[in-house]
Amino acid sequence: MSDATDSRQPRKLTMQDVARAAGVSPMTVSNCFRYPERVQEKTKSQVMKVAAELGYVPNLSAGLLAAGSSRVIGAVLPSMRNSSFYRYTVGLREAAAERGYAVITMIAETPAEELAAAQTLLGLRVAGLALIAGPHARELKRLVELSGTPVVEAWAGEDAIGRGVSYDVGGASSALTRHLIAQGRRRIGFVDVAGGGGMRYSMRLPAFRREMFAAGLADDLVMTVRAADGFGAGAQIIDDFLARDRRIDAVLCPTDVVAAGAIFECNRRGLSVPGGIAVAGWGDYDIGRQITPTLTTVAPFSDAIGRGAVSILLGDEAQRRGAPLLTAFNILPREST
Amino acid sequence: MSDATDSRQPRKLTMQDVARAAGVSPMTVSNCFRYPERVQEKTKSQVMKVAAELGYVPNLSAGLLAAGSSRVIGAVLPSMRNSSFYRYTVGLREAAAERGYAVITMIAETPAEELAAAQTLLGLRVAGLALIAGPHARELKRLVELSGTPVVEAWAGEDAIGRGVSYDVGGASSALTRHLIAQGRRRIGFVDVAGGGGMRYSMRLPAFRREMFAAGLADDLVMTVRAADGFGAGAQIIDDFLARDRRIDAVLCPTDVVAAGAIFECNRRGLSVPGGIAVAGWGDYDIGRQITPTLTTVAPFSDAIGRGAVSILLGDEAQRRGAPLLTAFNILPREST
DNA sequence: TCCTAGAATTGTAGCGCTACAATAAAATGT
DNA sequence: ACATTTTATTGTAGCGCTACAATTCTAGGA
Repeated sequence: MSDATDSRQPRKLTMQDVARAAGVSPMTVSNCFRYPERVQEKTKSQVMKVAAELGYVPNLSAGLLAAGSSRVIGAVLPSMRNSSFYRYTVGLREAAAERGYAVITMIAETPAEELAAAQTLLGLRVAGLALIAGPHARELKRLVELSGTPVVEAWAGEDAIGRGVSYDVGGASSALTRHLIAQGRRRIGFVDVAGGGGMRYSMRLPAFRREMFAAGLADDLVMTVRAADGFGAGAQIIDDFLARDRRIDAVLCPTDVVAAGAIFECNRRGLSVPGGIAVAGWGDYDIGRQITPTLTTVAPFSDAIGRGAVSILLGDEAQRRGAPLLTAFNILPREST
Repeated sequence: MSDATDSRQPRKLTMQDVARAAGVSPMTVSNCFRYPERVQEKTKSQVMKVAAELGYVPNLSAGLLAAGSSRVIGAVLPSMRNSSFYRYTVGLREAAAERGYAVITMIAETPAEELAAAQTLLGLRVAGLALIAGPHARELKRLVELSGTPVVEAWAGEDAIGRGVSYDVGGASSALTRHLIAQGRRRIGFVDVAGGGGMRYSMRLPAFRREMFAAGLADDLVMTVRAADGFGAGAQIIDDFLARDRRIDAVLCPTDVVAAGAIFECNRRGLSVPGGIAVAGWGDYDIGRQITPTLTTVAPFSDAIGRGAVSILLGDEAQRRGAPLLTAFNILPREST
């Protein structure tokens, strides 16, 4: 409690102070900030000048309490360990800013942290909540739905909390698998991710299997990693695949980071990429363009996912229901395959 | 305005509702959440059970308005393009959570965006504001100081907004330069960063120069990059340094990402690292441990910087003044030098 | 059984802003 | 010049919670 006391502002500046200094009523100050078109230009200039001189910052909490609405969107991210969600957040921020909203972000690396983050953001009465597909605490869905706050789950499909926004993950997996087959690859390893990241990962393996089956190829070379955000997993799966089948000629990785790790491991083993084994990544991270060989990858339009999320959150009620909003993706063939 | 209307909660649940359902007064509900030790166990269990069943989430905005204090710290990050600030945010979150606070983050890639983010966070009346050293909008310092909100600037020194939290950047630069010299390097290139990132970068070059002077070596091989978060800069500086002096035998880079980019470029040119040219990075990113050769780097204790920031923000008034809080760093010699 | 002290619960006013309504001032029409 | 309409400004009550105060309840002692 004493901690809370210490954060009390030493000098509280309110609309009353600005009003007194500008010779108008507090309501006029409020209207200058909230409904500027209702105030005469001369009056408004005077008020805003005084406000700036005093360093007045409107209290958003009081504003949202009185107005019953907020201009802030809350986003929960599972990781910022690498650039997985960089473009997504760019899309969120730009789309929100275009509508006069701000985005506040909380990082949550476990389902329990995600639940706590959601509670904080709901407590701040954000205008909308943007989640990312992944394992959720059991109570999250209920909590969010009972709150009545608009919610989207990016990278999620039909089973999303709120509405899903994603791209055709299965379609991308199919296309990438077909690309490897078209390159002449016949013993293709698939790297799955344990614990689920929701549709980010779960739709990929079935699609891979369908394409392998359709091409009359075996689909048995599947390895699972615990997390998809570290280079180390890439090194490990090269070890594991080669122990399983020395004839393996391609690996399809869950992210560009894992793929880069796999390529580094191949380099360390003197294994030629793509001559001896092709490596494909996912996500079109920066690193994929810089390593040698440059990395073949799936490029989701992550910024479009972010924009789509905002348009759902701030759109009308009907937009918050229905089938997942799907955005585009590209297969980017590069040197590694 | 119609946008704001649509974000109105369809069903508002307040302490009144919980109180009615639990057969107590709203003040008792408030005390259960705020001062649980003031409520009898039997009463508290009943109230919390009802609250959970109803899906009640306390309105933090109303709470902070009434209490005059917040349990939320605001952090502004300049980038999440790579893992620069990952460990820093871990330190922030952990230290805040230990004291019952949450951290909300805003990403701001330009000084104007940083100013807007600071305004939003001040408007939310966060308990404290954690900035990161870099070019700031001119009005930022005044705005933050007038607000009376506790503020720290991580990676900043004596000229910090609020108090600085950092490590001895000059000391690290000296130590890394001495390491290269001790390895027998004599033509050492230094990569500076344009536009400043505050003390994150500005203390490095003078320290480099002092060490080179003290060793009787030339300090003329200095290149400047616009940003330190992309691999491409690393490739470019290898080009540029070799055009300047083919005898160059080491490069000291501003981040591990730039250093990795430089190593990739040396690989592409068939230039041996460290046989032909040593490469040192900065920041101990994941990638430094994965590439071949593994990367020599400076490891700041970024999580300690985050923890230090929180202890200042939530500490007493005296802790918010004074010399920058300095944390440790390590030089991590690896294969690249 | 009555009194006192401490614990538990509840009451009151207000935090800073704003939706909606009321009033005042300015502009337009006869 | 006066009446009416439109524009600009201001007044009121309340958003959901809580600091502080007041009241009620419970337990222990005389």
